[in-house]
Amino acid sequence: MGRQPCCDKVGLKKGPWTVEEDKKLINFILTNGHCCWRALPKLSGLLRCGKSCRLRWINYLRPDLKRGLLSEYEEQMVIDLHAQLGNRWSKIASHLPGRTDNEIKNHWNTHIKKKLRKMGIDPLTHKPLSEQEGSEQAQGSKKSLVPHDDKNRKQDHEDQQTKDKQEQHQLEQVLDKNKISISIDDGFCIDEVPLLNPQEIFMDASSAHHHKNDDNANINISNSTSPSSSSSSTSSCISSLPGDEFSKFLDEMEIIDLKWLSSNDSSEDNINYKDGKYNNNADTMNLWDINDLSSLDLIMNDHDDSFVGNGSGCSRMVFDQDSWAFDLL
DNA sequence: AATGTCATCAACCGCGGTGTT
DNA sequence: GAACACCGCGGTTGATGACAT
Repeated sequence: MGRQPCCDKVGLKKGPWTVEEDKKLINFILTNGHCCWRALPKLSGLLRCGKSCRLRWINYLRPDLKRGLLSEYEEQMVIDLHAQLGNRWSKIASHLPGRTDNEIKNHWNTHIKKKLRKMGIDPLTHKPLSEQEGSEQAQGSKKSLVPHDDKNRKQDHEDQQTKDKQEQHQLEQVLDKNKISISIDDGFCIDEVPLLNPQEIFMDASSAHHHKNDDNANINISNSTSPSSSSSSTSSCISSLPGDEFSKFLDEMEIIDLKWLSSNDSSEDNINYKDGKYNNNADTMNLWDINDLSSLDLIMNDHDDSFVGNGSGCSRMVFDQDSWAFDLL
C-alpha cells in the first residue's frame, strides 16, 4: 500500500555540490521541469536524493534568486514580518522576492539577532529586553494558573483564529507602511510561484513604458489558487507602475539583476567557480534596464546565441548572471 | 608562521501536513 | 480508513574563511 519509497539512500552523495552536478540538475529541470523530486535524481543521472536536489535548486540554482546581503529595506521587512509571523521563514521569504527561507533564516541568526540585541530589543519578542524580563515573569505565573483541558481547546481555537486575524491586520499595516500592497489571505510561498516566462516579464517591462501616466498604479502581489495565475498577476501588476516608479521599484527591491555574457565574452577565463559559487567577471548587460528596450528585443527575437533554447516550454526561462555566465546551457 | 576562535552559510536531518494507494 | 510516501519547513550541523592571539 501507499507510495513507493523515496530513495534507498544507499550510495547517494552528500555534501557540497559540484559544477557538474549543478549543470546536470539545471539542464534536467530546464528540459523536464521538476514535477517529481523523487524521480529527478535517477532521470538526471545524479547520485543525490530528491530532497537534496530540491534544496539545491530552491536555495541556489533557481534563476529568480537574488545574490548578496539583504538590503536595509529587506532587513527591516524581515524584522517587521518576523514580529508578526515568528520563525515562519518560508512565509517571510514569500514577501521578499528572490530571497529564500534558508537565506533569511541564516541572515536572521547571524546578523539581525545581534543587531536587535545591541539595540536592546529581544529578537524573539521584539520587545525591549528590560521590559521583556518583567513580562516573562508575569506570563510564566499566568501560564501556571490557567488549566489546559478539553474545555479550553475550543476557546484556544477561537483565540487562535482571532489572533490570526489580528496578525493579518498587523501585517497588512506593516506592508502598507513599506508602501507595498500585498494580499496575505493565506500568504503564498515563493515555491508555489512558477518561474516566469521571459515573454511575460519583457512584455510587462515594455508595457510599463506605455503606462507612464497611470497614476493609480500600485504593486499588488495577490494570492491565487492557480499557480499560473499568481505569477502573471504579480508581473502584470508590477508592470502597471509608471515607468519611473517601475525602475525605482526594481532598484528598491533589487529584483534579479539579470546579466549575461556577450557572445564575445563566453570564454571560461572570465568565470570562477569557488566554494560552490560562480563568479563572473565578464562584461554584462542589465536585463532590467527598461530604457534599453533593444536589449529586450534582442532576447525576445533570439538574436543572440547567449540564450539557447531547447525547444521545451522551459527553454526561455530567465536565468541569473551566474547561470548564464557559466554557459550552463 | 602556527594555532585557536569566531562568523558565515550551504547542506543535512527530522518532523508534520498532505496526498496516494 | 489505514498505511505509506512525498513535500516543505524549521532547526541544526559542519566545512570553510576571516580574524585574533
